[in-house]
Amino acid sequence: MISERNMAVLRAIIEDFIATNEPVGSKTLVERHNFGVSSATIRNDMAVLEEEGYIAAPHTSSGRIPTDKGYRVFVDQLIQAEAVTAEIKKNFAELNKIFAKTLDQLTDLDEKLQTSAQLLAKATGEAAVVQYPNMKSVSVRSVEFVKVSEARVLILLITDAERIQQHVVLLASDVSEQSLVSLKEKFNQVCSGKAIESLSESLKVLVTKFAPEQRVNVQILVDGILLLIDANKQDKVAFAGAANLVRSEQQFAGGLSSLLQTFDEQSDIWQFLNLWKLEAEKPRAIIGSENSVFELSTSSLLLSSYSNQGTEVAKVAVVGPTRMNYPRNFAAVLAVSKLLSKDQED
Amino acid sequence: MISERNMAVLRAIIEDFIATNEPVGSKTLVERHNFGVSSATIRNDMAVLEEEGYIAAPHTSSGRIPTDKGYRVFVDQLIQAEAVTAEIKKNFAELNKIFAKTLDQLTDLDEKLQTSAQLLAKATGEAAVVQYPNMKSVSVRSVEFVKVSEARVLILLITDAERIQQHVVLLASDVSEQSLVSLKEKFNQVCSGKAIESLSESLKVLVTKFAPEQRVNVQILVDGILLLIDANKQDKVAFAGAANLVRSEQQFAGGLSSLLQTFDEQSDIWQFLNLWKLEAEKPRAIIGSENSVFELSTSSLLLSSYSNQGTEVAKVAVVGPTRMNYPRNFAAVLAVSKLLSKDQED
DNA sequence: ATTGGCACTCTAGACATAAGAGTGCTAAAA
DNA sequence: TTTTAGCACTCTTATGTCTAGAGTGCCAAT
Repeated sequence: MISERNMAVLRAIIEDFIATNEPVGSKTLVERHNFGVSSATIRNDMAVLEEEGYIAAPHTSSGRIPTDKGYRVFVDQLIQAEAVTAEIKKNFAELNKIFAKTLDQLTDLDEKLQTSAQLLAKATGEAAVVQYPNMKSVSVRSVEFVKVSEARVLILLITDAERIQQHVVLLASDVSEQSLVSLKEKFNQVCSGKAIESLSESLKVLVTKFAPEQRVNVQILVDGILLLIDANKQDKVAFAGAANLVRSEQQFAGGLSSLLQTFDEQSDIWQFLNLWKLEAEKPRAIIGSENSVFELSTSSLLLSSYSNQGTEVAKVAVVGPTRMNYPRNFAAVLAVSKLLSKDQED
Repeated sequence: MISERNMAVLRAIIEDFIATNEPVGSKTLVERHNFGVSSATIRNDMAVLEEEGYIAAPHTSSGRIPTDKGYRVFVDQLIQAEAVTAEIKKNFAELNKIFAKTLDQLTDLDEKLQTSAQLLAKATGEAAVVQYPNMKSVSVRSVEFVKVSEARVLILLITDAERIQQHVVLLASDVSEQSLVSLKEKFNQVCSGKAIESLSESLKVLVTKFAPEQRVNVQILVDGILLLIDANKQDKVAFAGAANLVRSEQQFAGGLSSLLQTFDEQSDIWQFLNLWKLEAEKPRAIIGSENSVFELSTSSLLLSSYSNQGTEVAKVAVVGPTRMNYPRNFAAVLAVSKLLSKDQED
């Protein structure tokens, strides 16, 4: 029922609407694109598209705007066209180069993810979210104790993920360097190789094996390690580009403030992102009402995942109005997620 | 020239305007507060206040709104009244309790500052900024090397500030635990006690003292340390409460987006905050055009500083519309800055 | 299947009008 | 000298009316 030209018209409508943010009518459409047919014909095509639910009119006798369903086929089919894919690839290559240069210099995970989000926000002109890697299934490589000053000991938790966590505790009494080393060895007999989730049980048992006069300090160390483990379990995201959301605010009738709050307080974002399943290397778009959880009605979400040795660890996302530049943003989100992936040694 | 009642009227105008966000006229004023005089009298008072520049009329024959100068005397004099100070103290005590509970659990500096900003934003209903402590004048206590895996070494930079920084480097060749310890000792002979700024020179010299076959690895370690030092020099701030700014957006005609961008990219904020000098324990308000740097015209800034052993290290700020709740916000900014101060051991 | 033509619909802007809130001033009262 | 009532005047805001313009839908002709 849907002809070749119908689709071309749909595409033109979406492109014009993204460019102008105004309902597009049959006459302006034939003026801007040369379909080689008259406006009356286009009107017939538009009637078909409306029938099928790809476009809608805000009111009788006005131009049409794309529906979520319209954007959907735009993203799924129309963007696949050769020329656009080529453009994505070109964009991707460029962004990849710029991003890699900045990210390679960063040593800290927090900084790395925050910067990634900032780069993504800047490249897309939208808001960006980068999920922290999932640490729940990570296992401990070793625990280290470093004496910082009298009675103050720095605990390091080294896992087979990228992150090395630290926490300083104040012991009840000063401890010599040597006994700290022997403590460390005893701890590592218990911790090394264990999954982070099973650790808290083992540590509780460990305390009982020490002589009573040592237990106070051992307990302090155990508590410190447990604190670090808990921090691992916390779900976090990095967010950037709030300014861009504000700039296109008219789109988001009112809901903007509560969206920003959600990001600010980190609440629910993690679960929300995990709702959506992705294939590797395949970004996915969530358009408008397809997302029923989100506060924002006329918004789209572009998701991609990054991985570590081939297993997905977390997601990268772009948030913006449904009328965003999909080709460009797909390229950007893909570039960032690839750079965050650790599939080969670096 | 300015009578007692003049001031009472000014105060009433400001309070009403903060509450309603609408120009307040003589008639509504006498209705809401009982001055015991008629609206005509109030009109005379208002004429005086306008003469002196404390209030202004958006257009002929409309109510009056406070000017920046008006807010200034409100903050400087009118808030000093006993009753209000008591309210500040009460608020302060409450907030202090809630904040302390949350902040004490946090081990990581980043998390601590970010959470502080979030708490402050929530308590005030405005946006909040927390400056990172100034690390420039800090000196090194010691450097530690921890073997993470084959040829991978974790460098720890322990300073006499709170922060312990880490960076992992990949050595050119594997190194035994023992030789790592001896390396560490040699590094510490050079680094220990040195100011962070003078370190890069000393480290360069250090490299030349090693046997040529060791130099490759030593250089890698030195580079790692230099990276950490550079990270220290970077000026950062934690920011929270963007949603609150958006909520009161009408106030900030348009400039909001560029303000958010400034915070997002961290640019210039540091220098901006350092423009203002503060006395310890004395929060200060920067009202409207008193701040010529800021993008936001009708905004106020509440500043307080936090300290470490009595020397000021950085600032805490609240950003909001000039018509904010000053008493409440002063209490909150003071509570957070006191909690961040490390004047006694904890 | 496409097109020109035409009646019809809806929005956005221009303009006029009226109500309401508020001021400033003056002359009288306290 | 300070306060007050009264009144004319000003400006905003809401409302209603009107028109031009853009766009649609449909029909008959190609």
